[in-house]
Amino acid sequence: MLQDSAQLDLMFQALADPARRHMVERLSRGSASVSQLAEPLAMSLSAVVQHLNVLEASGLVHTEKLGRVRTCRIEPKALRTAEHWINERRLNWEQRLDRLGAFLAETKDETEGN
Amino acid sequence: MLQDSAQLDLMFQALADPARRHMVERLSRGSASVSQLAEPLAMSLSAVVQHLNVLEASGLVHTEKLGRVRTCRIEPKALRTAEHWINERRLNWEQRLDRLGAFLAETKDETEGN
DNA sequence: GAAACACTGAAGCGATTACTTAACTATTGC
DNA sequence: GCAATAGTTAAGTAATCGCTTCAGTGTTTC
Repeated sequence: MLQDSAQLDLMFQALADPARRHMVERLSRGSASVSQLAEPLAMSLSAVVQHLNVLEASGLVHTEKLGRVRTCRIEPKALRTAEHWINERRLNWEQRLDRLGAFLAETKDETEGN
Repeated sequence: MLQDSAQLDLMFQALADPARRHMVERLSRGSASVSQLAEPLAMSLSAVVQHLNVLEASGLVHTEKLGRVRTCRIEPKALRTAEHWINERRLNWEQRLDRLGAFLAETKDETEGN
């Protein structure tokens, strides 16, 4: 696990493509083979494999080959990492706004002599 | 607001670059001018402006120009949209796993004659 | 063991990205 | 009004992306 900036690069890059998000969406409803992932997508199987490799390299998806079938599933820990990065920044900003609001309210009270 | 797949494309694409995440990180600690965003980054001001345009097009950052200074701030609603997409997929998968676990436990009980 | 199946890998190609430099436009301070 | 400041815009370039086709490689099925 890289766990650093490069890992986030790979994860967000992976999620930036609609075909790949479609695949994640599908996998969130249960494991699937490469062919099953490819079925609703308007592109060659080869293209799907390439997308899948991007997803796997990012850590968002784990795959395992049994016989001739590669079964794919979501890696929720990786999803949580991406989610967490965004959440931290958003909360940081929102808390800053809250503190500013509180400060302004307080200052106003004092100005009014309360 | 696009609110569709194209919007998510733009947001995740925007977050996929370390320089742009650095800028979002900086902005989560308070508004900043273009020059302030550029200061810690090892690239031309021009490059920073281009990154900023990507962030603004994605909706993650809002900017406003007063005089010659462009002030930038985070758009928490957009961050929440990206966060929400990931969260939904992860929860969906985790709940599936939970239900499967419950089903297996129940089946085991019945097999054991409880 | 031949045929069908489920992928896999390499090469190629047009579009997009992440920069650079250089020339430019407003605004502000003196 | 002249210089410094803050940012913008355009053009160019090397690298990467998202495909395609085509020629494989193992695996099952009959």
